[in-house]
Amino acid sequence: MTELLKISLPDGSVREMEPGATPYDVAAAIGPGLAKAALAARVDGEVRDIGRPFDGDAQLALITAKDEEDALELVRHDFAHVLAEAVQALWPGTQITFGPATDDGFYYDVMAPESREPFGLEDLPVIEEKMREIIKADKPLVREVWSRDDLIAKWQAEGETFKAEWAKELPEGEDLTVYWSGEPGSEGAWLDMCRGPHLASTGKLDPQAFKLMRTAGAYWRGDQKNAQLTRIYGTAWLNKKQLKAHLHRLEEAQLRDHRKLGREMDLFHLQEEAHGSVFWHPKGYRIWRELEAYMRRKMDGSGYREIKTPQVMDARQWEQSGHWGKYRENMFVIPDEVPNTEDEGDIVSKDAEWMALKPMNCPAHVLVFKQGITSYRDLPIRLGEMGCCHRNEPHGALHGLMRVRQFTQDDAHIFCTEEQVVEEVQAFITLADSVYRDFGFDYKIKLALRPEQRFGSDADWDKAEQELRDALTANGLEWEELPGEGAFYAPKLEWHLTDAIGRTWQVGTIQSDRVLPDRLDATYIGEDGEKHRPVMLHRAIFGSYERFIGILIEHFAGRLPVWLAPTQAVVAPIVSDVDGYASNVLAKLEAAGIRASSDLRNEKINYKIREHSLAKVPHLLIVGKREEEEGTVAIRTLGEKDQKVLPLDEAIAMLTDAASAPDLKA
RNA sequence: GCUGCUGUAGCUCAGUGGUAGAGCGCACCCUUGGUAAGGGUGAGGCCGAGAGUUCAAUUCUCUCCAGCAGCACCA
Repeated sequence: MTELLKISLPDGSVREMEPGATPYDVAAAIGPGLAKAALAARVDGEVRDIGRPFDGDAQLALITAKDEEDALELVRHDFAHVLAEAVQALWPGTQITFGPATDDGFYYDVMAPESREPFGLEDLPVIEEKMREIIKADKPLVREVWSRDDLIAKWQAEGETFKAEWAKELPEGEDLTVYWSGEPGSEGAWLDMCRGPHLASTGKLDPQAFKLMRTAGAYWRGDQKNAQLTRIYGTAWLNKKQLKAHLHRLEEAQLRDHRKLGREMDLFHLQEEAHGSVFWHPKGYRIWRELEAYMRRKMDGSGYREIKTPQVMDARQWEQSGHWGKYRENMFVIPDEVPNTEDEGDIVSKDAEWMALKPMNCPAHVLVFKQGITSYRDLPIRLGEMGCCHRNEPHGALHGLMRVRQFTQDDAHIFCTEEQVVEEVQAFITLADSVYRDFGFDYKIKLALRPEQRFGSDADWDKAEQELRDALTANGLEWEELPGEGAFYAPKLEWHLTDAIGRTWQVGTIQSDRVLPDRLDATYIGEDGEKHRPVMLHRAIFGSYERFIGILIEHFAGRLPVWLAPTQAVVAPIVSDVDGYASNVLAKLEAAGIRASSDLRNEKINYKIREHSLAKVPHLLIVGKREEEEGTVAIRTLGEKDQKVLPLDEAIAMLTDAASAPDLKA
């Protein structure tokens, strides 16, 4: 009599199954609906094929489309295999290599047969059609374990040199898993070497839920010494609706692109000679100044004191802070000597002393903290700085305002005692929340835990991570934990904003750091008269002005809230006879503190309305003879069809109210 | 930094082995028009930088730079 397997389910129940049973059998035993919906299984925490028998007693969680993250990864990986199968079916002789899931889909690297050109855009529709055929054929995906040598022999026999090379590098004697698409060995069955897991059959994929997007060159194993392959990218989702939403999001994102809007709205520009650094135009810098004024009010009102620290410091200082060792590849270093101005010889001597532009403000803030002697009675000390930092970012990472090499943070460092950490973090969580609310953003909080490479003792890390959890719990918030994602000196809380089209952006952060105060020997005098180490909280809410403005532009599609709009109102006369009245209206608006201009050009009113609407001016004040006679203005608000005719005084009161910053509203 | 693509007027783009074109914008003229483009005329370009092939290169080749998309990395 064989012993039954004990399979524990997430609800705590235990099911007894015959040996050889699979997760599918469990699903079927629970109900036919679940059996149909189950895509794969999490067995003792590991994602596995739904049809793979249990090894013994196990914890089981069935994965369905509702477990979106797992489901998407599985589905995308399967699409990658279907892609490879389709390409080989269409062009026999194509070599396959490798094809993983990506953030929004999948890709597969293939080598076109010698008889044809590398695959290009024009091939994609044909491949898509073939993929749909394979999906509709509902071919079972069958896992088998092969010996390494058998597999190498197979790949060599089929001329799959890349696969053979790969298999050879895996440990000798090891068994490898392969997946058949179709009954093993049957006509039309296709085989790939793959760790898995996979869905039960190709028919589990939605043939309407993917789209091949583009091709790109890629070298075998990412090394340009190797053969050049074609990488075919696709996007893939659980169903057609998700795919459509994704494609729509891409289109929307293009319309909202802050680089395009920034140019059209004359906010800023970028150019080669200073790539990665922003030239702010008057209108763009107006947004910046409004944000800065807003943030200063917030910080002044929350016990912060603003400082300004040097842009360039000696390398010795960066050595001591640890940046020279851990962060130098991201820093701009500067020789500390008079450059040679002769035509002959090097500009800088070989034994030059080095300085560096600051990539972060924290060391300088510790230096300010260290001036004089600090008593525990003085803590917490919150030092803020609109700190301009330079980071030598990889060129490929640069992206408009979102990723630049010179940026300004709304930075601050809170120096406090061990006992004060949780309440300071709590206060920051509240402050950050009030800011994001003022801009209308929803957000998610993530807790990034200790990375492999780190400074400091495990005991300190335990403590630091727990403090952040305690603060979140005390504020009644939910969060997601990201193991291994913390900074090398501290765990961090991250605020991820969700914008109007569902994208997320990391902006704010707070990190509790015991390393830097130690390295730079920061101390305070405690109640006991002895020296103690303060804890240092690094924190920012906007993150950087550059990125935050980029996010705002995209979130609002350029239609910034009135208080941030560079031009809040334009006065447009219909006929030149009322230019004088228009100028009077403008003067009154300006006197009321509204950022306004007038458009006295010799153009028709339709033309002016179109132009200023496209420029996203929130209010147009249109005046003709009627308005002049009555002392009124016709207000047209951006995004609304109707206009309101108001007496000038009322109009100004209305605009003033609309233009007040959210923290200053009554 | 890696891979692919791109670089022509302020912007969006067409084009050619014999040094260039459109639309929008801009300037000027006509038009004074009531809620998203009135008409005409004109100015404007070292065709990203360097090298090579060629009688001749913006066009072909190579190198570099920058941009774009992805990857890796991040505020």
